[in-house]
Amino acid sequence: MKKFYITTAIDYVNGRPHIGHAYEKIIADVLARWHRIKGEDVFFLTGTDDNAQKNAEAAKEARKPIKQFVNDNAKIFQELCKVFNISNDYFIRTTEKRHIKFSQEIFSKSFKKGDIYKGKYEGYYCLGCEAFLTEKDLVDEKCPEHNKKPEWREEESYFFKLSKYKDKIISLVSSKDFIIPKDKKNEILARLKSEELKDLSVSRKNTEWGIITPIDKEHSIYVWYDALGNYVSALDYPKGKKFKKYWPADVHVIGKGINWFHSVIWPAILFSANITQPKRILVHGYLTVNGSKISKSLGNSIDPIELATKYPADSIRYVLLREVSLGDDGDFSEEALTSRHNNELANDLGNLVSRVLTLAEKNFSKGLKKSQVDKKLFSKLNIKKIDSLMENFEINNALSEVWKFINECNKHINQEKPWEMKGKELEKHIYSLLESIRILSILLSPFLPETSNKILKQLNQKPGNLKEAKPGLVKIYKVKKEGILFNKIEEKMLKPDKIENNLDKIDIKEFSKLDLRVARIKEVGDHPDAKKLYILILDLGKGEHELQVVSGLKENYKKEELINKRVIVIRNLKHAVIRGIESQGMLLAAVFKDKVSLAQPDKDIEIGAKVM
RNA sequence: GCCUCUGUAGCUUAGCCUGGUAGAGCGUCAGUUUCAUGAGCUGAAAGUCGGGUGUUCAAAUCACCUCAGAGGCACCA
Repeated sequence: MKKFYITTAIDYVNGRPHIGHAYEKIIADVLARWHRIKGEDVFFLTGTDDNAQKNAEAAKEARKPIKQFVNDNAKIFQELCKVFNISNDYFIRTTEKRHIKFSQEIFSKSFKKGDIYKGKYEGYYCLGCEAFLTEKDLVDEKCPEHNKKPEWREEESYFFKLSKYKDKIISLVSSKDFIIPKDKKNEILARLKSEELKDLSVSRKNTEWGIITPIDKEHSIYVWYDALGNYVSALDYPKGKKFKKYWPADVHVIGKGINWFHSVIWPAILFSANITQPKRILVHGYLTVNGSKISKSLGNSIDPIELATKYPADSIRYVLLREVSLGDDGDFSEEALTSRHNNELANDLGNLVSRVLTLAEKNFSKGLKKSQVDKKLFSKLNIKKIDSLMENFEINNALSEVWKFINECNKHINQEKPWEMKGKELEKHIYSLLESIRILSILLSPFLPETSNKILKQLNQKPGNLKEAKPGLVKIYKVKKEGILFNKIEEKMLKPDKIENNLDKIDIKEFSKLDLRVARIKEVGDHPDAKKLYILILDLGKGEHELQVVSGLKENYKKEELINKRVIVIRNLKHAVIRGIESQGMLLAAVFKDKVSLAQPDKDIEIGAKVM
């Protein structure tokens, strides 16, 4: 049996996961599941990097014991896997004994070989950061974060002779399909060829967290040197059954930021330790949220676990896989999610299943025996093409190919009008349609596992593999329609309140009653029942509730002009209902005839700041 | 600073390597259907292919310049 070993990067546990973590796991999961339905023996690994110094720092900040902090956070990452139906076969943590043992083993192996030697690390050391800075980090010779001049420090360190393996690495990276996509390969190759490979510092002195080097108790192994090894230690190198069966890895799925580590440093470590090289490094891009980078300071990082309480996991999986082309950066927005969920999942797929099941139930309540197969319909399904797209990691295109067939099915029903048919013709058409839904459930199972199961249950069929994705296999269908696959996501409609109009002249006391705040426009949506109105969701800063405001800006501002704009809002305005939608505040704007111009703070200032 | 990538209809994007009338999805508009989830189907409008110069009989596609955005530059998983 063909084996398939796939991994994700292991995550730092210095905080909660963001949507990017979910994205990487979903990609790997789809590939793993695809290879499973192809009948391969799959091992899918993900996990956490517990030993990173960053974790220790974050624990300090949270004032928790490091070990507890790391354990708690690792649990959240495991929960993330559960929530998104990630089918990993194992979840490794680098604090596991066998991993620690492995890290130390390859460290001493390389040391004995002479690939690791003791040396001195010199550089600018910032006391505030407790870290070495490169000259590029410095602004006016100062650490930009602490505004202090760093001191020149020398520290004992162990170094790894990366340069020794330069030629081998170049030839590995040059080999076809080692790094996918191509441009990421070229990037690495260009750097390898143009730059000198410096030896790498692979240890840190006197740290309280991390794996102690086997040759010097004062030093601990630097994070990535230990972390990369998880791909091997999880298989019980060197004698474990799993290692013998699954190594080398077929695919390491990673984000573009850590390509150098996986394409250059990891191979060097393996060369030094005499371990076979992995077959492929699959580099994915980064996700942005509503068009901007994920960052804590922007406050736009989405908690995927929370997100999954709001939307079905399958819908989130779908939009990430369908929207983003692997290797490129992609954008995630709830707007895109809603649109894809409603159009493609609910309308195209959900409705197809629903209409076919109704036809089958109405006409064949006692069951439908195997009948002729409609060749014309199945000529529109190209499974080979879908498979080859998956093999090329073009997940979005594979999904689009599946959807082509879904659309063909809908078209087919409209053209053939089975509800007007009788007898054998009717049997043939309904049987063929049920078969196409069954085949779809197989093809979709890697992408939408929950949905796939729901379809199968209604068809009264068991999960199948790719070989079974051909028509004419089921001898009798006894279907049972059970509710809807995807409920539409509707815009929030809130309950009415009283509208109030006020005032003439006011004094300062009255004015000071106004609670004016700087807010950030977080989301912009169309009012379902008004041409000139937007529904805005305003972010009022940390710890504050968001406000929904209906505002007549449509003729003056495009959505993208508004998103992320800082505006001034009256926060304590009585809530009003504007054409059926509650408005919980009001934006300040200058108005002249048709012209509208939003009032804004003139300089950069915190969201939530009071305006007076 | 050096390097890489991206810029195509209102939005998301295919095509660029291997030059030859710009394809698609969403949205919009119109028509049509009732088996089905305010679903389906058919069709239409909509693009100076960031800007400029050049190569060529011919450029979204090749070269050079320029503008805008994103990313990498080694201890950042």
